[in-house]
Amino acid sequence: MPPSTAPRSWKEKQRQEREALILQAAEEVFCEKGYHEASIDEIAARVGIAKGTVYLHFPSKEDLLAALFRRDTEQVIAEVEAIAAVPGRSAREKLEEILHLLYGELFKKRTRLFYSMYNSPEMGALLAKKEQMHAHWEQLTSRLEGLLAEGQAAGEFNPELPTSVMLSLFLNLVSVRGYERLVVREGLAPAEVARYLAHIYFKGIAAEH
Amino acid sequence: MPPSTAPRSWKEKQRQEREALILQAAEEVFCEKGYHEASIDEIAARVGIAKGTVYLHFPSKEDLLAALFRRDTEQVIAEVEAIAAVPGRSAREKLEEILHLLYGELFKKRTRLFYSMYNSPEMGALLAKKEQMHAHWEQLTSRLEGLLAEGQAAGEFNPELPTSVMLSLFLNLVSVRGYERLVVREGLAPAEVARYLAHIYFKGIAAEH
Amino acid sequence: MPPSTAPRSWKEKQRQEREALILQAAEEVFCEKGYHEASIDEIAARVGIAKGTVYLHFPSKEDLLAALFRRDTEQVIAEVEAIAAVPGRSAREKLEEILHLLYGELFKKRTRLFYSMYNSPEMGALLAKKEQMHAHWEQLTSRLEGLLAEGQAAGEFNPELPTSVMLSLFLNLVSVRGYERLVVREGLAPAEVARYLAHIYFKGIAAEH
Amino acid sequence: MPPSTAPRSWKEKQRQEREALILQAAEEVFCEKGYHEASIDEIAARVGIAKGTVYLHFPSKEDLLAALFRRDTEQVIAEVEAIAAVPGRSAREKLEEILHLLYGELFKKRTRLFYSMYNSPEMGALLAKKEQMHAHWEQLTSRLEGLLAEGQAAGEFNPELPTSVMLSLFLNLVSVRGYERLVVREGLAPAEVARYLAHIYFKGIAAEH
DNA sequence: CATGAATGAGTGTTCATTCAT
DNA sequence: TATGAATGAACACTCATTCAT
Repeated sequence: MPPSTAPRSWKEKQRQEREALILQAAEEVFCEKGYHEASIDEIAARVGIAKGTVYLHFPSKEDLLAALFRRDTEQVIAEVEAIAAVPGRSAREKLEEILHLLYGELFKKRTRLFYSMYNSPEMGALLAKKEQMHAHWEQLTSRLEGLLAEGQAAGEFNPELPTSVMLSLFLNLVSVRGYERLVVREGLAPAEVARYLAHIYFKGIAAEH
Repeated sequence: MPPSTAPRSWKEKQRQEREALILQAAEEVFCEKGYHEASIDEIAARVGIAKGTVYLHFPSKEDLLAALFRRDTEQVIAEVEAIAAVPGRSAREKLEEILHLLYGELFKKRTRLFYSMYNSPEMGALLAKKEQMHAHWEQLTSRLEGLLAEGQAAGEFNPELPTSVMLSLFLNLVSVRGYERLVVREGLAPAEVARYLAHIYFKGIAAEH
Repeated sequence: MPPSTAPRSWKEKQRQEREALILQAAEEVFCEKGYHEASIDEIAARVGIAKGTVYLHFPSKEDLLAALFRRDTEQVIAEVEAIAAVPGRSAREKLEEILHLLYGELFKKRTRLFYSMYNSPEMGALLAKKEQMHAHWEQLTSRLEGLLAEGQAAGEFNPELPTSVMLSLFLNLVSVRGYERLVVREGLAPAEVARYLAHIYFKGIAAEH
Repeated sequence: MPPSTAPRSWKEKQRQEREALILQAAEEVFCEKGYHEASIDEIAARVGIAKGTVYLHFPSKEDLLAALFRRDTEQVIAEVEAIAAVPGRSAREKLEEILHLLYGELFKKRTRLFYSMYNSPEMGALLAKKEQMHAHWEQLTSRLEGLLAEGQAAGEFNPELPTSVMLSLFLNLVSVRGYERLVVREGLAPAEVARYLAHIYFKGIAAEH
């Protein structure tokens, strides 16, 4: 009997699965309509449960969004950690892979809402209120900042650039409008776009020879 | 006595001033709370007028936002055109100045809402509905794309990069979260940030020697 | 200088003409849209004057309606009186002519709104509030009741029928829906309809032989 | 245990009762104040429920009115059909009973609003929009017209009178103002009034001997 | 007098949240 | 635990009425 990770029972498992389904539906609806236009009713309907049931899992609409944010951030963090943990690769190689990750399949499923939410003024209040969200985001960004600093220390990246500026720009390489313009409208492959962006970015921050 | 450009006199002047005040207040509130959380009541209260008066100038909340978008885009377009029209400067120099413009004083006053709105999923519907908004935005982006193509043709920028990718990244150099992180939180000067970003960006897209 | 009936001057004449124009427009709009859907703005626009000007003539929307009611009732009363005053005709002949009057050209111009208003529950409050309106209406109905009583006394009409019942039915011979059904939809001539209605009504109330 | 006619149990029953209560209150308020002056708030208050609850049953104020209209028309139709279906009675006898029905107890409960609405110009738009309402009304009138034609064919009624004229007048025998004048103000018994009206009407349309 | 900009109370409607079943 | 009916606060929008010009 594995003590902590395993659910207390079958009930608990059911519960988590349902929670995942709700988050899934919520992501879809938030993505399609935005936070305010999305209604709990529609989310519940997509899962096939009653509205009240959503409230058994998430105490409010805000918390539902926060949970979504948390889930997505944690997944991204996990993947980033995995990439960062691989030994024998340069910071640039790691960051490049992370960029491909963010811009690739993941973008469709996780990062899109996430990014568009993060830029919306409507989320300002939320981010301020939910300390948790901010903390998660900081965990991710500080990990990335660590990689950038690592690259600078290793002589890969220009040491005169403030790491925070490099970080900020790295985060902005991925954007919803950019994705729409380049991938959806112009038909470029995500991987291709990511390659171009990486090319520009890493050339831009490369150490002066 | 200017016959046609001048408003029909005092009444018209009053009207335009009032309209500007409403747009000003709307910008503030939309910026602080986002479109949905902003209420016409609050906007009116900040101007010190009655709710109904807002509707004498803008037929709906949506139209108010569109007018704001229009006003801001037009101002940015005007400034961009002015910069682009100066002869004897390279595309890079022009774009660099535009970046400083976008990141400088203007950012606080005009571009902030604008950028954050543009990234919000909630605006999707609006942008689709208000053809006008889309058209204005396209006018701006195509002007920038022109400058980038010009730089490529002149051998300044890497001709192998798709112009649209360069454009997309140029637009993403400026971001609300970036501004908050670097300027508000870390205390960097906007001009300094703009200089770093320009350095990275233009080095990144520079023609291979 | 004629003392009372004549307007004090040219100004007064202008005033009355304008008032008539407003009533005219109000009648049209009330007729088309009903009291609540009609807006002072539209009425003013049809006259070609400003909204505020309407209030120089009528202190409120309610009063405007009351004035309209008064104007129409007075005109109908005048015509009814004229018909009733002609000597040498039976009560039936007089009432028949009144019916033709109400159902004919007049219906289009004056009585329509009037009738539909009178049946609307929305007018209940108004009628209660504006004593004047009630008084005018009573003047008209009592005149008609007088003719009916006269006919009964003369042996033309069945004396066993309560005069008020005869009156009530006489008033209901004319109706907006009836007009619409018979004249507008089925294409019968108003005079023809009036003739049929008169035939039925007067045969129905005729004295038993 | 009736399988299909019975509601899905207690819940459904509750629902229908609540719906009936809302319709009841709506009828009262619409009757007293007319459509526009009636507010959903007041209707809800009279039922003792929250405003939002009304919207769980009727999607809009307009639909609430339409449902009311439908309920009333259907009830009248049902009663009319029942009367018309009885064999061995003349058309006149049937129509006379229908008249008593419309003028009697039913008038207070169902037909009053109905009649006054139908004559109001404000309802024009509604009737045009809600096809359903028009259809119901037509069903009722065509049933009555059928009885009138039947009477003509049987030699009871004057065959030279257009059936539509007879129908129109039959409908106008009942009226809100007439009821108020004769029953409320003059204290006549509804049945008595109906008897008088029937006397006049059927004598008026009787076949010439 | 005429104007029409300004007002602000009033209303239909939505929807996150609660709670009795 | 799941349900979904009920709630009620919130908000966009309208329009009769007023009043400074």
